Amino acid sequence: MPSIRDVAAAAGVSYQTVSRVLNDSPRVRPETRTAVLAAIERLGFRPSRAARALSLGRARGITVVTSNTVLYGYATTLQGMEEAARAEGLAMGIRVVESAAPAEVKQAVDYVSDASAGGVVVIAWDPMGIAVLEALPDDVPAVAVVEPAAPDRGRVAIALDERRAAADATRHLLELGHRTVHHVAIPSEGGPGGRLAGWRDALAQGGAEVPEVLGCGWDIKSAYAAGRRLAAEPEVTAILCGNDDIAQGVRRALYDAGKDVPGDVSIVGFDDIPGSAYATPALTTVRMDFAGLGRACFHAAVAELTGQAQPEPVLVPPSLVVRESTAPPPRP
Amino acid sequence: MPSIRDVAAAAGVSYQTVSRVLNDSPRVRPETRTAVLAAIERLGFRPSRAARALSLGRARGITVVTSNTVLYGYATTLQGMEEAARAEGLAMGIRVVESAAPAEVKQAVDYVSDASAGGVVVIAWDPMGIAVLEALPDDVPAVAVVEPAAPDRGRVAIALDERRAAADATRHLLELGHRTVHHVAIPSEGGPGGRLAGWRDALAQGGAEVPEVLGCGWDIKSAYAAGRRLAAEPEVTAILCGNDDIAQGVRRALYDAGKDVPGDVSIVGFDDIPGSAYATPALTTVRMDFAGLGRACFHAAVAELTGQAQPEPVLVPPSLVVRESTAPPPRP
DNA sequence: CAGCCATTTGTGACCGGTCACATTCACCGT
DNA sequence: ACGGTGAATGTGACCGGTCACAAATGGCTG
Repeated sequence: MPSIRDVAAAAGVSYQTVSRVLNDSPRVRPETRTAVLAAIERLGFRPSRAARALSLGRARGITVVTSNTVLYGYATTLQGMEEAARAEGLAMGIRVVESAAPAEVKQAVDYVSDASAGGVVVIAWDPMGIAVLEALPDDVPAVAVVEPAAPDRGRVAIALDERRAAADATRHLLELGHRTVHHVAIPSEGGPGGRLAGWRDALAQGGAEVPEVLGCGWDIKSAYAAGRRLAAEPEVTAILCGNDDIAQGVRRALYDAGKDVPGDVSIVGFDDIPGSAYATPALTTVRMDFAGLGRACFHAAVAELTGQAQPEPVLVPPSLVVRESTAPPPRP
Repeated sequence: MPSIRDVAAAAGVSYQTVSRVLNDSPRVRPETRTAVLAAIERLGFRPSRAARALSLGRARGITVVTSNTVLYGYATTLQGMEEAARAEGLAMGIRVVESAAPAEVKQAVDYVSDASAGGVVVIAWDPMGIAVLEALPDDVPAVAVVEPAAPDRGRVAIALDERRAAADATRHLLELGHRTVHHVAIPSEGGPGGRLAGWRDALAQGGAEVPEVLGCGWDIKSAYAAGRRLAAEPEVTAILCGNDDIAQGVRRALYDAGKDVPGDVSIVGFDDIPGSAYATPALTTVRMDFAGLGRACFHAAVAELTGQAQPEPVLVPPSLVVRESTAPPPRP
């Protein structure tokens, strides 16, 4: 592997001049630049990311801290970040935190505190991410993906407008004539700007009663269990589900209990995962722009890393997609 | 950030002794080691990954080259690798290659050729991965996830036994009494050890006719189109689908054409994604151990990186999961 | 033509680890 | 008492970039 010294020798200049060309400094004569670029090309030189990180004190590129990489929302956000990073030729690393246990959080924090981690993006939709965010030293250049209106700790925060998404979906159901809308919630809905809040907003606005929330995990199995419970209550005619996978579990539970969707019960999901359009019935859902969120995160992280941090929080809007799983309630 | 020199001063030893403790060399007196560890603890010292990578010539940790991070098989393989990497305290990076265009392949190859990429895992299920694998210089420590029996170019290769998986699924359908099994194939089935081959094996073994294969893309929309075509042919009673998402699209197409699953047509998927158990009808599928595959990849990559490469190819076995989407063919 | 300034280029040190080799010291056998 | 041996530790150089500063070059003014 040739180094800048080799390139310098080949081009008949000093290594510092090569460095200047690499960082396209204006203080280089055009002919010199051309000569250096030719030498770079000829030798197949590529600058070493490790050396740069060591010298600069921080790597370019970003590392994402997340509790999950497979669930649609997380995976798609990651994808958005990766695309944006790749477009700028930067590296993306991933560090998963599976629990909020202090030891594991500390490990993750130590990990991203290292210079070679570069800019850090913490996905703080859940207790693991939030714990990492709180434990992160101030000198680590980081931005956070959070629930909107989550308490801001001086970090740049980026969020999907989940409150509006939930409100839109709930309003859609009320407008179809349902007396109220039940809700099966996933673990990450807590905050004041979250889905739960949006759901309550719309119910209050529509003058509807606010039923008890059914919490469930990320797994479809617990969604199925929640669905069985709701299926047993005859007055339930509309269910807002925490995401599309949850909706699938609930739908199956209703089916197994002999209830038709949307004839007896309407359901709405969140996220618009690829399969939802092809489910039977095709799922009405709120599409969230996770990829756009990821891109925004990347750019915010790079800004933070290079010191041009503009601490303007970003809010990415959702859009309701109406399909077959919602209809007016059955006539009694 | 304290360096080993600071630790050395605090412990009253030389920096080299600190380095020895960090790499647990046996050439250190126990008391000295204790003193150094105490100083490390006291100062909150963490070794710099960048400095290590620069000095060593290669980073520890791995970088994965893949064409996709969201599709279930890819995402779960990545997850398996990340878990294994985290268990050893190592970093994992991701580099996506979206097309097999020479320029993009070259960029990716350059990227992972850098010392800070560490060990490299190439997911070579598709043309993008294969192109990267072929362009990768020999001095890059890499392993490949491939289709079984893909031409081996001296790299350690790890694979799922897709041929067996496809054969198991096809045999299951034949044993139910279907005259033959149609096949909707995803883009990555080509090789001699792939799904296509397994499907042909089982048909040949069962003395069944080999129908024309319908190719489709990764998107459910094209699966739906393929499903509509098959729905129009009355003699089709059993369909092997390239993966579970494809199966969902095919199922919807059959439904829209007025065909019942499994009453009129049986379908089988691949992968056993989480939703398949809760689809209606619950999908019969072949579960693939992607996470196990990912773990195996990581360990092979580390072995390659540290020079203890054992070039034994690994073959991860599948398992058939029978649910509701398969049944005997309708009586004429 | 000296003097000054701006532009372009070069030199030395440094980032934080590791390697190869030198040194110190205690203990052994003869 | 003395050289030999092995274990424990220390020293200098190096990996490949970047920074701060020095020096050479050239054009202009007075």
